[in-house]
Amino acid sequence: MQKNDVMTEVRTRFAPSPTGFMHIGNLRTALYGYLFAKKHHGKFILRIEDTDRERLVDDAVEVIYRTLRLAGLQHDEGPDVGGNCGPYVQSDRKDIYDRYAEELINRGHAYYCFCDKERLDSLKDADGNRRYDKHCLHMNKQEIEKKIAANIPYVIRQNVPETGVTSFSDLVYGCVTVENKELHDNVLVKSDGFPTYNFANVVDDHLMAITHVFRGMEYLSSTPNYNLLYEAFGWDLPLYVHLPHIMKDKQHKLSKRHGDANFEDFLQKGFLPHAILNYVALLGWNPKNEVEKFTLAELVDSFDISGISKASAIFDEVKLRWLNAQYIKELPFEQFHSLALRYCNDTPTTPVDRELLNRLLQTRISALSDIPAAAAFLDRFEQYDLSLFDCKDAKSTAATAQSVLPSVLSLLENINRWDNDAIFHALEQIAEQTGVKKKTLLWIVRIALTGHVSTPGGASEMCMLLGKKAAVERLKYSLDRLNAV
RNA sequence: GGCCUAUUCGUCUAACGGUUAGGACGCAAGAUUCUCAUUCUUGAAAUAGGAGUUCGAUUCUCCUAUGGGCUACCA
Repeated sequence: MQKNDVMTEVRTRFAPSPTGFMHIGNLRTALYGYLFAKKHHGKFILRIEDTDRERLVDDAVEVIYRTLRLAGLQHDEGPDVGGNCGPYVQSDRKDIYDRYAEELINRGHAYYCFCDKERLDSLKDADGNRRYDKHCLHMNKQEIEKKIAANIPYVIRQNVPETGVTSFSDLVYGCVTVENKELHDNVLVKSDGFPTYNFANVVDDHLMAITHVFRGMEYLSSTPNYNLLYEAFGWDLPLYVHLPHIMKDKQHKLSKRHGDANFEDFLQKGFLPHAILNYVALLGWNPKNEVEKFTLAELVDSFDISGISKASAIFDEVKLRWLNAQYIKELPFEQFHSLALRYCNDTPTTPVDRELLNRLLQTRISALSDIPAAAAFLDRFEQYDLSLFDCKDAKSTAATAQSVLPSVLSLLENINRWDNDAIFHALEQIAEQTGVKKKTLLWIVRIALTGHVSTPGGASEMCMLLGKKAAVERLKYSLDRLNAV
């Protein structure tokens, strides 16, 4: 019996393990849970799943809080904000799991298992796989007590029925049916006394009244095990929303190790938090229209489980860059300016009008990390390749550059107002006088000024950025080089 | 190996039995522009393969292939 979502308040949860960075896939899981809860005026809960004591990483919980905060996904209940279903950290709930494990044992749905590693290994088949043989299931009470008293390590295992089938309906994948004989007697409580995910998620989701379980599809095939547990307790099943994976390429999931799969790395690369969130929202979900840019509120409004796709999606940083560029362009200049300054205050090292530079940059970069390269010409100019003057599109050659640059030089040296319009018009005049096309002349001046094909602005703007002295020096240098050939 | 699951342009996806298979990123070509960039227009580009069901299959069923997941005292 699955819960009826119209009867109860929607409650979703994000339940990460504090094992390090916040993976982009985790972020999406959190996002979908958040969107769904908010869309239905329900609650979004944060629960920390720290039952694997060996994988704990210092500060990982802080990373989770920080990520959620930056992404704007505020949880309504959680370790830091409280709530009626606490504690929200699994390691603080040990006595709760103990109690429910005992109940399960009393009902015959779980049992003590004292098998050691050697015996477990001996159960492996040729392929190295193993299915526990319920060896300890029928141990009598005295024997169990004796072993416990003798301090023999034990685990508590789920007692899965050997016949029948378990099926459930997933809101994304539809009906899933598994034969019980395929299921394993999973460990519910480890020998260190902590529960496994297999047990804790069931107990907690029930106790925290979670109505919709959003999680990665890696849990799809173990969900029957969990359902058997709900059934054993006599609890209603939550509704399941298993999510397809986000991949690095066709073969590999986005890997934690690669260094490009976590939220903070993307921030480091100069992506805006909301751009990342917006992009990730669209990976595996479509809003049923052709809108691609959403505020968080708009996402809440548009979100619907029916738009979630079943197939995994490959993360495409190129498209993320495009979206990020859209968001960067929309930023009020002051905000972009301070972001850009904060992002790289040491590049360029050449003194330059940072405000002007950033104004030019804002419409031309797609991530903050593009700034150093885009501004590199300010610091490094010498020895650029003279073939840059040859451009078919601009109808420019090194020879035309050589012939036209002297007049540009003398004009700029003697110009009385050093401002963009004045410079631009002066350059236009030269084009007229020399009979060189405007586009050609501007190309030549820009190259002679920067030594780069791609610059954060046109010829006159580069003059403004460099200032009269540097501009004239650079033109002289370029002309000398052309003459030397 | 067993079980679960997926498969539309290079990528993200739309079309939930009838469309010239649509959009977006990227790519290419052209146009506009105050030069770079932007912007605009156009173009190339896909239903994994094979059987069925049907008047008609991207869509439903089965098989095959391929990908992913699970098969842990990790989650």
